[in-house]
Amino acid sequence: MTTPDAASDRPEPPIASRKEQQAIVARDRIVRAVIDCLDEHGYAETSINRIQERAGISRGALTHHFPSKEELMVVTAERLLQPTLVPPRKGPRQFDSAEQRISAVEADIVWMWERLVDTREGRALLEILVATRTDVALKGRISETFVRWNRAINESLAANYLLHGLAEDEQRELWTMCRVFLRGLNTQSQFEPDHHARSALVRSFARMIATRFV
Amino acid sequence: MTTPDAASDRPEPPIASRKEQQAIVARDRIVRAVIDCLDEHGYAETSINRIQERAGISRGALTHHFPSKEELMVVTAERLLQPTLVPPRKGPRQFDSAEQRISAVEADIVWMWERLVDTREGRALLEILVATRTDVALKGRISETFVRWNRAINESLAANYLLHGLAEDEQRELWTMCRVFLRGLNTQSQFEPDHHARSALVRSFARMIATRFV
DNA sequence: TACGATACAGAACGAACGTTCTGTTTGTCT
DNA sequence: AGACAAACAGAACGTTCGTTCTGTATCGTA
Repeated sequence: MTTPDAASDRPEPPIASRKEQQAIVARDRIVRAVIDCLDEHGYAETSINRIQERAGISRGALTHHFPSKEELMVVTAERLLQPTLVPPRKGPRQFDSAEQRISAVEADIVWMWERLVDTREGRALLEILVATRTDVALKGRISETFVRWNRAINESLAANYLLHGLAEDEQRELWTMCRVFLRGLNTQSQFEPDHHARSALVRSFARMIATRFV
Repeated sequence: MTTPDAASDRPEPPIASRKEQQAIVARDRIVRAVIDCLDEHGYAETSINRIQERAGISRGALTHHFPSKEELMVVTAERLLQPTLVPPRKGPRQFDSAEQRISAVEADIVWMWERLVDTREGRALLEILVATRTDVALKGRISETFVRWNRAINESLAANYLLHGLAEDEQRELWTMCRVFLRGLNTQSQFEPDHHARSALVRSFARMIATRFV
């Protein structure tokens, strides 16, 4: 908060000292525990006690690294948004045929579902997302992060495809639809417990929307 | 729970006595308060105290009508699923042209968003939905209700359109996609705070998917 | 080597949670 | 009229919550 951090002239390579490494490891264990707890028990039941037990550390260590629960959730949310989540490029992104492009988009959407949304991290993020809607303190801390992430992800997705003939804002809109759909699907398990049925729905949706990428 | 209710021969019109009416009104006020609290404060912060204050009744009255919080959530969830949520038929559902049918579906999707999902009730349902994922006790009580509702809603939506040339299971799939998308959009407000932008996204999505209804 | 900061440990805090309990009032039914 | 059950009121329960605190060990540095 008060760290200047503005490009100071001293080079200062980020070599972590033993103590710093220790802290990093501890913080990592804690955030990992938060994600697991959010996934398994939900936001309401993710208490300090549970996190502490899950991380296998003492109450004092936890409060030392994260003085408040809000801080804990903010850091966890930032961690969850970190791998900015663009499917890995496996082949050329300059496509020869429309069919190639369509099936590439299709595969990427399935990849997003399996690797990003239908995961511990995806479900944990949903918990935080829903909680943030009504928690004004949390909202004040991380809403800007969410908004910035949303902008960045659309840019990088569009840049990943090099589509001509489709306006950029239309591309952004389509990718946004994908994310909204996949996030919604994470709550569909109550209505459709069959995991395969939901996977099938992802594929159908992917096939449908992929054809819109001109 | 123990009311037989099976078509008994005695006519017995459901005339509620004064006391029964009193109870109905009270329960209604309470459930209403739960929905409001869920919308405004989220599941984690919807406490007995808050509900009681919001409903303007005593602690005793609340526990009398709903002996546990779980009971309260179950009844509220059932209430939220009650208006089985098919857009009102304004005109003929036998369409002359494809354009007519497309724009009818389009309008219905927008109607669902505005009247069912982007509402107090829609947001309250999302809160319960997310909480149910991890609350095993709650899940045991209402998951079956969710599954049954999901089946019923698809049937009634399909019946509302009388589409030939499109397999019924394909129709169900399309409508399911709509619901999943709209539910996901309820969590999009963190990423896209602009309400108009989200409305525009609904319209775009509706336009896209409506064309799939052959 | 000594000093200070950081990492950790755990007790103690008041507040809030959901539930249970004992009363009091008020309709309903014979 | 009288008995009974339902509607309501509110105190009290033990538990758990997140935070604050005092104390100890360890590491970096002057």
